[in-house]
Amino acid sequence: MTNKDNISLSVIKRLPRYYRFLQSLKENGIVRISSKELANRMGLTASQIRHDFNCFGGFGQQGYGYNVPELYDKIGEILCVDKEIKTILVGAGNLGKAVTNKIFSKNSSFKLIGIFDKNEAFCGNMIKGIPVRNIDYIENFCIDNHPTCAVTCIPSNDMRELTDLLVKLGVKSFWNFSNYDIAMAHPEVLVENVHLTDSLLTLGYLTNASFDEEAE
Amino acid sequence: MTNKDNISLSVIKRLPRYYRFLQSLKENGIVRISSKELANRMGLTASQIRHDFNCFGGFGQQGYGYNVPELYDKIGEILCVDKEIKTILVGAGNLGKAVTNKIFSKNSSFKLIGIFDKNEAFCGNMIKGIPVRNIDYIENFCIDNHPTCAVTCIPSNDMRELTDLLVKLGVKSFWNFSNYDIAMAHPEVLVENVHLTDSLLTLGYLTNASFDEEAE
DNA sequence: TAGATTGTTAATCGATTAACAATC
DNA sequence: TAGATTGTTAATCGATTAACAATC
Repeated sequence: MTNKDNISLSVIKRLPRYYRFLQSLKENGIVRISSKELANRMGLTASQIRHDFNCFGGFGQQGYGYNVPELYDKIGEILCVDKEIKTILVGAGNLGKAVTNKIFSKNSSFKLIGIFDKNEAFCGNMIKGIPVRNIDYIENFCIDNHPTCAVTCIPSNDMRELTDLLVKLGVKSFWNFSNYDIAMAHPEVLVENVHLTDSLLTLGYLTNASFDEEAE
Repeated sequence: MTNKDNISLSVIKRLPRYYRFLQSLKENGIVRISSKELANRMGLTASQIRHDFNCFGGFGQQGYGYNVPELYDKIGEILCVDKEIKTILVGAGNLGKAVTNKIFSKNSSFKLIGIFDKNEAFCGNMIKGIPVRNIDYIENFCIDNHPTCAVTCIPSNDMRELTDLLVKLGVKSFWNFSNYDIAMAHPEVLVENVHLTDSLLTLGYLTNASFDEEAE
């Protein structure tokens, strides 16, 4: 019996990686795997894997291990990969275009229904069969089409106005590539941040820290 | 007295956000801030902020708070924003181009010295004044120029061969946008991952989980 | 049955929060 | 001096790991 309430955020953050890993095992025709073997391959402990998998219902078989396709399907179900989430993209620059490919990739539950940009030069361009519209049309588009999710690939300066509008229009979740803190401004919506600036700063720290170690 | 060994990874992960936040305070002419005030603005606890800042040496003043420009500089120093890390980019598609902008942004300690792609159609193009070279030249380029860091924006399938080569050639850290697990293959190098696939899967879960809550 | 491996509880570890003495 | 706020220790909380009985 699956009980989502039992699944802590730290477990959820590991699910996508489990999912991808099981997918590749499945593609390679591997049907059975033990927590020990999976732990070796993924760089985790067997204990943690059993603990994690147990969150969403006993699934293994003592003395045998886990059935790969079954487990793969189960995690896919938890991740809701077969749902369809109506999604709009704001910002049709390089980042927006790159992100579009991800939205269209296999196992994405996101369905892109509109693309917007404030730069008139981009408007009319087609990306993956979807026209780039002027940002001025976004309000009416949302009223007509009710997107659930918005992907924001625009500068932080424009984010406040945009998110205030989109939240008012019923957008429930954001895949946010800007540094603007949507969750602080709108605690009622869901936000998954991709903070490239922070990621790069962290890497800078780590890279330099490794030099310091060498120097010692 | 700063002692990097004392700083745990969870604190380090918060440093970039502190850094950006202090930067905006500084730009707005704010000179002084208390842990309580900063906690309110950032959505953290005052206790955590004092604990964090104390990791790298007492810096506040009792009864006063923290000096913003001083603290900003201090964190910048820890993040080594003024060092120069010779960096190459592999993959000149939309993602590669988007990422280039980040590498060139203010406060980046990364200096881009070369761009490579296996797609001959891209080769010769200039991105931010740097020519895209054919991937075949990467080995000689590294032998001549000794990059410290590589940014990988290519499909996972090509990653194994590439990283084996780059590690052999002395690359010490990776900003990895593929799903390939560099750290498993090369535990001796530093890796900062940006796993867009996983981020999107997590968002799918969260978005759907919020529907389930509403339905209850 | 014997061997293997899970499910699950208890022990450990680490991170966050609370509290308050120190002190500006 | 009195008020404010840090620095720092102790308490709490949560996540990971270890252990082993259950059982395939």
